[in-house]
Amino acid sequence: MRKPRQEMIAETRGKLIAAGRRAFGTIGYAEASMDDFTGEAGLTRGALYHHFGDKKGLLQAVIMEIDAEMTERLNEVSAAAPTRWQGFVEECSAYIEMALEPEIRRIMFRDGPAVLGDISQWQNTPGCIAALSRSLDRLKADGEIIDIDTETAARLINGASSHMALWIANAENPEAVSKRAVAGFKAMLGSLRRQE
Amino acid sequence: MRKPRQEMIAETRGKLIAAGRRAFGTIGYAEASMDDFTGEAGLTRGALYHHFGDKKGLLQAVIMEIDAEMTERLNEVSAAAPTRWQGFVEECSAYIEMALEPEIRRIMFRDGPAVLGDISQWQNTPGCIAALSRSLDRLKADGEIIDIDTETAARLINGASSHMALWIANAENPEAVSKRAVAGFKAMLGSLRRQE
DNA sequence: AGATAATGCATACGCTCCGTATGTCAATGA
DNA sequence: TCATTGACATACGGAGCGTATGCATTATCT
Repeated sequence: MRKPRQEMIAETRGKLIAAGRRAFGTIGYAEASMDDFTGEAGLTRGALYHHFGDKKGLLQAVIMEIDAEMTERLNEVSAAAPTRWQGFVEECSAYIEMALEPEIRRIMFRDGPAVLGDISQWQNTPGCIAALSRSLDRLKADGEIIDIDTETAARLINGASSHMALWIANAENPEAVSKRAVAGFKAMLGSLRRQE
Repeated sequence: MRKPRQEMIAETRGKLIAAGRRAFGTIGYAEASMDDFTGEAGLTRGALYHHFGDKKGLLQAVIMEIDAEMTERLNEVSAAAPTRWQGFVEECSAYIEMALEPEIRRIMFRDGPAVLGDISQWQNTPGCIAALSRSLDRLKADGEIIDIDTETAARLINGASSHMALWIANAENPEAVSKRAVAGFKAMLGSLRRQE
């Protein structure tokens, strides 16, 4: 073996994150036993404490990983659209849709904020909000939207969409509710547009 | 003593709810030891399990109590305003301000949803959202706002304001952030108004 | 009114889980 | 090659939760 050392370490970290992510995303943070999911990864709690300090540390690592993926996806979506405004709307819709995925909803919108406090705060603004902010900045520079503080708008959208997602996901008939939610949400977005 | 029976029972329930509310609102649900706060109330976990089934049951009771208080306050605020639109804006502002109170923020916006799932769902729409919905309904009937689904709008406002509150509460300089947040929020509200 | 059933609540027990302290083995570096 | 560091496992103690049980007081029945 050439340089197995660093590889093994990284592999262990990856296994722990993956195992924790699966457990947190399904049964939830509080119900996830560290002994259980480390054991499923062929490890023990010793490795977890060594790498992440404690259970919260692992959750934070999981969140950063998911946040990076979300940022990437949001950027792709907005880049693919023909116009900036359209890209922005698509981006917001994608944000709602992502919040409908059980893993993201559970970890990023439920357990994360509850355990670590406001996720959008404990780091210098995580990627997924920054992505929305950037899109708004570009629109503002183009004069396409009203004069509004972009970070505030991004957080408004973040809060509104996450609640829309919760609403949809917990509804008896998600499709019908989804129509209402997206329609109302787009109405709100439309109001940001400069009207002449 | 006349009819101490029912009174004593109600008093026990009240003590448990009060003790749980204080513990949940300060150190948080997860950190609150049932032995501790029942003991502070001069009771034991036995009483808690008897009345509420488990820790979640008590949290639910606490939430219902707080929700009722919030509803009452929101109704008062909107009733006191000179016009309906003004009352609505005041009501929304009051909602944000309430979400800034540590107890409400912690229990209603952080631990509650995390532990019980979407609070605005597990009952047939709790009071504080219903209050917003009613205000919107009246405005719509008066033709003051655009044609939008009122429940959706209420939930959008709920989500946005709770995130605004989180943002403000966790900021280094809450006053400055509060200005930005409220300004942006009112801009969003203003967009609901029918423009002619 | 006395006996019995039921209820409100406390006590006792076992279990799971977490955090830390300790141990062990492999890899690195002089 | 030997000492040291780091990665990870094992071992132990404690806390918290849920349930089963016990006890006292009140309600119900005849």
